[in-house]
This record gives sequence, structure tokens and C-alpha cells, in this order.
Amino acid sequence: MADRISDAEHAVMEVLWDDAPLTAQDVAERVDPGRGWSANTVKTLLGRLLAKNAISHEADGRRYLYRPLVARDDYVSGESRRLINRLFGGRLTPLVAHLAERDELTAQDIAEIEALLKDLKQ
Amino acid sequence: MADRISDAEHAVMEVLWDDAPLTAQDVAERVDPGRGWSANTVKTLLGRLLAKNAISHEADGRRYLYRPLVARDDYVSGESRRLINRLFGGRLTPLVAHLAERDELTAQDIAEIEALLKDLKQ
DNA sequence: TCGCACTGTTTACGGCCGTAGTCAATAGCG
DNA sequence: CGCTATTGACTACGGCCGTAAACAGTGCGA
Repeated sequence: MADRISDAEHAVMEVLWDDAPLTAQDVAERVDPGRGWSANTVKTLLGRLLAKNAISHEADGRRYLYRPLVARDDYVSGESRRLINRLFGGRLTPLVAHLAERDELTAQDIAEIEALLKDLKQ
Repeated sequence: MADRISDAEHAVMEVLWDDAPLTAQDVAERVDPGRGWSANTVKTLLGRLLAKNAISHEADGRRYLYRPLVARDDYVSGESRRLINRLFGGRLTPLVAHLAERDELTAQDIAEIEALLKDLKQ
């Protein structure tokens, strides 16, 4: 079922995860302006997301209201897993180690994650 | 310059990161058998990677020897950054928190990362 | 020396993606 | 009641991707 969501489609999903249901026009207005999309482009993407069963729509007079079917958390988990499996043998530690080695972690990041993990252990 | 490396191309890169330089035949033999690729497919992918400047080749008599131009670490960093930026506001902590919330971290993961972070702080 | 086997190059082709124009229906305005 | 503005559906099109067959050059064995 749930086909893969493309990059452009993901931008539309973010809008609907933030607030739903919305009309196509609402989505077009709220989608990242950096993309510079025409309203038609957004409508096409909504159509493709419908076909992929990533969103649903219900009639509201002459227009439709769109809402997400896949939860953001599920999408995020899927994408994260995919990356971690593909590049780090499925384990999180090597990812953290990699970023650390490349100095991509700030002292604040480290402190935050430590606190988080401590919490996890109770 | 460095164009985006596709998924299938990445499988070829992994072979060359593991050992280089290699002939096209070597690559075809070592690439993940799960893909079930014909030798021709591998040759096409090598050609595309050349066009993208992700690998180089040097003549070796009748054939070429291929070797990576982009370092695995650079590729891995780029992909990781892309995901973290796209889904977690550019910060690693929310990614860890997300996986933790979804019970995707084992006790071992947690211990490993804690040890890693402790080390980082001296 | 001749043909074959091997290697790289070119071409193919359906599918998804990004981007958007065109078409058809229709509801509300004048 | 007829026209226009809105809205969704259909069509388009070039590009990348996955997958691979067809083709062409050439060194080696017979």
C-alpha cells in the first residue's frame, strides 16, 4: 500500500501534519515558499499523495478537505530506519560516532543527549 | 560537480569503498547479490558514477580500474545531514529522542552512546 | 592471421519525479 | 439566467532511475 513519499510530496505532508484538514488552496498558501510552486503543482502533489494512500479527502461543498493518513511519526521512523540501516548497519551508535568524529556535535548536543539517555534509564 | 548518488549507484560505491581499485568485473562479482544484477547493469552504473564524478578510472591494458573519488565519510555525512535537517530541524537530539520514544533503542545502544559521549568530553 | 571472448559505450524503455498548463464542471455574481 | 472565477482531473514533458540488451573495438588463442 503506502508507497514511498517523494521529496516534494513530503513538503506537502509537512503542511498537513501541521494542521488538518485543509483545502488545496490552504495547502498551497502554507507550503514552504522557498519552493516557489504554482497552485497547480500543489494540486498535482495532493493527487499523487491520494493515489499513494498517504492522505485522504472528504468533500466539503465544491472543494475537498485533505488530511494525512500516515502519521508523521511513522514517516519519520521509516526514513530514519532506512538511513541507519543503509549506512550504519542498523545501529544508532555508529551514526552518533560518525557525527562526533566530524565535529558535527556541539557541546549542547552532547549534554542534551546525555540528559535524555539518563532519563530513559530512569 | 558531485551530483547526487542514487540508491543503486550507492550499492556500487560500497564495493569500491571496501576495496579499490577494481575492474568492472570485480565490482559486479562483489556487489550485493541480493540485487540480482546482470554485469551490464553494473557497467551502466559505473558509467553514470563516472559522469557524476563520484569515481574515476584509469586504463589498465584492456580494461579500466575504478576507484572512488568521494570519500565514504563525506557521503555518509551528507546523507545524515540531509535527513537530520529535513526531519529534525538540523539537530541530532530530536532524532535520538524519537527513536527512544518508539522503543527503537536497546539497552545496549543506550549504554554504548553514553560511553561514547563520556569519552568525547575527555 | 582469424575469429572469439571480453570490455567499455550507446541505446532502450517503462516508471517516478518535479513542475505546470489545459480542460471540464460548477457555484455564485451581476 | 448567463458569465466568470474557482476547483479538481487530465495531460504533458524533460529528467533521473533501475535494468539491461545491442553494438563496437581489440588482444589472445587456435
